[in-house]
Amino acid sequence: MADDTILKRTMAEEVADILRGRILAGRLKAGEPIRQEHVAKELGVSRIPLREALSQLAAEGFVTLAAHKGAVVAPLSLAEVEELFELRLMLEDGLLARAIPHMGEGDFAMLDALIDESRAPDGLKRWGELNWRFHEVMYLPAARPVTLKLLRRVHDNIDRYLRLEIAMSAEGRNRGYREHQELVELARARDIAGARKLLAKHITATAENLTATLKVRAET
Amino acid sequence: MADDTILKRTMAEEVADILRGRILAGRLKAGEPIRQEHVAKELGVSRIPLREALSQLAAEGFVTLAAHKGAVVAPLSLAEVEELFELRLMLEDGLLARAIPHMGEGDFAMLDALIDESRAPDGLKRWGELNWRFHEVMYLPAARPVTLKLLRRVHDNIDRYLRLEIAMSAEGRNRGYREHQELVELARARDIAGARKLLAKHITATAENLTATLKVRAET
DNA sequence: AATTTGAATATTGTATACAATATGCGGAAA
DNA sequence: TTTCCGCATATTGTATACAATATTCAAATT
Repeated sequence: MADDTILKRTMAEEVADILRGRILAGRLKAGEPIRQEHVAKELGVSRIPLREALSQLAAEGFVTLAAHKGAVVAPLSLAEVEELFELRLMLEDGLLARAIPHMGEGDFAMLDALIDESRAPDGLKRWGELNWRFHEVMYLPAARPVTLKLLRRVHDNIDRYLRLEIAMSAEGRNRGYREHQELVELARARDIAGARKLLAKHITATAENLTATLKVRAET
Repeated sequence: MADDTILKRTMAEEVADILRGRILAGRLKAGEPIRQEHVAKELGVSRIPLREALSQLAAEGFVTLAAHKGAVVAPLSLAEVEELFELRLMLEDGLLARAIPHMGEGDFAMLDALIDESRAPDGLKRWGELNWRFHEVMYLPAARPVTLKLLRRVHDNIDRYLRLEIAMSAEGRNRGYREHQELVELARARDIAGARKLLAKHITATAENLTATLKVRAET
């Protein structure tokens, strides 16, 4: 019984996964209210597990709850997204520094493979997911599970915003891939200072690429 | 109607506050299971709002939930506490750098007052709370609400461990107060680099003070 | 004796029913 | 017309009842 993969999942968890998926995919748009009875009937469950799922999603930052007013898909302001990028930088900077000394050849190989996968034509749609997996694999050797879980939530919330509001430009994506590759090379050379500097540039560039486009849109 | 302080609170929120308080105060000890029916009857509510409160607390890291097995007060391993201290450093380093340029005389005065209050004889019992308030006031000018909320959770979880396992030594506390004071002075001088360096020393010293004592205890 | 099986019990997960609160609309008063 | 009140409706919050799962402990088998 090494891998008890068929673990007992509760309805609430199931529902939470479904709704999270819809929010991340953009099927549920920011600001949209979630009527409990309606969704419960649609999914074939009662409101009780649905409410617990909503609590979970609220904790993850995907919905906001107000007493007697219900749940709405959490709207992210531009300021909040910028703050999330700053959070990324704070967390990833620390994780990268702690991860590099513990990376092995297996890690580098996996990172290379992920970069290749990102460059594949169908990698475009899965940009958010692949980008996360790259960073996740990169920070796994740091052995900081709590921090990593936190970071995942930050990435997800950023992705949701991206998916909703804007697609990243082709140049932006290519630049991202190049920087990923350089990041791996610096890690291979155990150049912690260099890698941290590049990571900072990488994240702030992504943030600016995004927010600049958003500001232009806001003016139209 | 500027401050609608008597906002409608739900039973679930009330229960969550009560349980959180008990956990932070150490009345509910780490590893202790929480029987839903028992607690619900004691608090005079049904299990439904209690369950929602437990979800909330789980999201905050105070309890862990397992399907069909119930809730237990989350046990914190030494490794996790050390990781929380690292998280503190990652977050607070970024917040401090962003806060210092926006601090005004009012902020400095409030910080001084908090240090005095910490030194008061009755400040001993409220060490955790006062320590948090000092750091909170310090980072408020950074205007990063999401990050600050996250940081509060980290502090709370660390405090819980402290309260439960160990009281900080008198020398440790005094050193902490001195460093708080120096921190304010460096901020007054807008010496960001110096303040960051001291903050790193401050947090790692606190962590080591704690974990060293813990390791000694583990050997007995 | 040690291990296993399985029914009895305890505990959690979910559905249904009811209570409390918010929302929307129509009419009355200014 | 505009504003404000109050009732009707919709929606959320909570209690009770029931179903599903886990735990316990004693008997049976080796």
